[in-house]
Amino acid sequence: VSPLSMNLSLPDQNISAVVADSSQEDRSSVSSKDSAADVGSPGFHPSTVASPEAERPVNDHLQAKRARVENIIRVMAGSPNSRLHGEPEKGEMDARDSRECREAREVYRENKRKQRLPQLKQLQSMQKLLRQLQEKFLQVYNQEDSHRGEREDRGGCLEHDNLIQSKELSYLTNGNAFEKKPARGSPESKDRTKPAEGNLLNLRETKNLQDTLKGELSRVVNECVDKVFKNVSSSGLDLSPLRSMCPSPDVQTSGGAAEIRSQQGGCPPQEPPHPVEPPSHQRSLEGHGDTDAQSPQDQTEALSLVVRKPAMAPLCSVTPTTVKRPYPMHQPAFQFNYSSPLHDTQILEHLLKYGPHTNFSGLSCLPPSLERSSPDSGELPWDTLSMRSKVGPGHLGHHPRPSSLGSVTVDNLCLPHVKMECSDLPAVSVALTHILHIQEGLNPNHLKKAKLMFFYTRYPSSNVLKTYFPDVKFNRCITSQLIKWFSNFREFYYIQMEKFARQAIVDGVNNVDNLSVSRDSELFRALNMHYNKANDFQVPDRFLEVAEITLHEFYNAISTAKDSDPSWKKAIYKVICKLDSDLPEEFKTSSCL
DNA sequence: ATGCCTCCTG
DNA sequence: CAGGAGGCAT
Repeated sequence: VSPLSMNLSLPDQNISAVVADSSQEDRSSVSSKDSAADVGSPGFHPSTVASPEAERPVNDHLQAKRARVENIIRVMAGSPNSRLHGEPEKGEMDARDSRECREAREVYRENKRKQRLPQLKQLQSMQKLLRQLQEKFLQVYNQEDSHRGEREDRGGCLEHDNLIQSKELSYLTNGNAFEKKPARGSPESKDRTKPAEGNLLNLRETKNLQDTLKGELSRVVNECVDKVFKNVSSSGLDLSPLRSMCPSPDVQTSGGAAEIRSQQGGCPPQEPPHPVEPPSHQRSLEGHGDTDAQSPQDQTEALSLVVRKPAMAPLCSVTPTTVKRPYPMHQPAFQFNYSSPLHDTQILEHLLKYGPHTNFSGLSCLPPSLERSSPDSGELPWDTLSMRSKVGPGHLGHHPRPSSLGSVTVDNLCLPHVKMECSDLPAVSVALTHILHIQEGLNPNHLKKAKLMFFYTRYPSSNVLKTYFPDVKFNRCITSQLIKWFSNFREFYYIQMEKFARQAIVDGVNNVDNLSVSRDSELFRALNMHYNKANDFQVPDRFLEVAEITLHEFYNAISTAKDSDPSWKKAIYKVICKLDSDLPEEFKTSSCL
């Protein structure tokens, strides 16, 4: 068997295990009150619109609290079932997707578009737990609410002001019709009228409120989580740094993401209609869908686990503000066992049962590292999770997004990236991000990982790929995509080799021995730029050797005029494919690459 | 018939 | 990087 024709047997993955249950359970509590929140349509004239609810007490605490909880839940736990209106459900979640994959490329494309099909059963249950967890967080938040309010009254920075304002929200009952003081400096500041004057809501205010509220709620969640973590750290839990555990967190997410184009679907980006330009600080939250929500399903999603169609995809997700911490990735990273989906549920259940003031040492499913978190982890803003708004298929990092007010949004296409940052966060974050990580399809971090793997293996078998991408649910399409990636990697690799070999000949190199590949070599720099753009990975020496051998092969072939044979490269391929190395274990268990 | 490869193209 | 074509091996 020619090593070049390794047959990657692709046993049918048990896609059928993915239950085709797209029921919208557990959404009633978060969706039933959404409709009225969307009054802000372009045609309305603010002054002419009156809210019959304007007379309701503005300090209906219970309503306010409920609304906050609901909104937080919506932000934090967007349902995987939420789908765009008009998007056909046909075939979605169907196990036959995989079976029909061979039939037509159309199906193939369809599948790619629907890589979002998650393990719904698990996700739904976990989301249920997640929602409860959010409420737990909220409780903690409320406990310290007043304290923080006093503190920030002295603060005075814009963000604090916003935060304060978020607590000054006046909920006009009926779930959605509420009024809020517009943010300082916002267009509404001038003509804003005091609630005491009995003014009725106008649409503009409602819309502004809606927008602002989204941001505020997200911030509240951030604060809430931070508080929880602070409590965790202050409760005696040993929180030693985990930094070294997580190698090479990628910072250039936009850059990295931009490398991948349309493997998630290829739908062109579209901006949701946006007739009214919101204040800039709110804009980033605007595009998340429910500005134009027509139904409960178009919720203010942030952590939605579903890849939506571009029309609903956010044009303005959060650009992560992460700290570049270049580590060689040889250090062991988080050793999550992705083959045990129940772990997520266990983590959440633990959190719900015992609250955040407990440690996780009793959780056997948690890696030991989870018992050691950074002592200052409580200070870490939720934003450091580098969560980005999920982007639609065509959005994969093409557009760097303006930083927003720390909205808790997640790019579910880059969840491994989230995990990369997770080492700095306590178990809760890890658990949550881990949950969100469960998804199908390949994301930019898989691509990055694949590129790094290329330093070891140029011709990985399908089994190797399956072994080293344990968080990927393989099917024919995914496998093909991964194989195609490596094919592309090889292509670039060999092109470079040929180019530099020919250049060497042109340059008058007359002996192969004068041709070496070191880390200073131009050739290596070109390769490293391609496979390790962030340069945060210590390329193994063996790769340099293989590269040198390859270069020599090309040099010899060209210098002996073998390149006149149309298939002259095949002999070289045959040599190179035997030079694959074993992959480090870290690749197998870690997505923290 | 199926799957993977390279090559070419966008 | 993805698609498609053509080639080759199973």
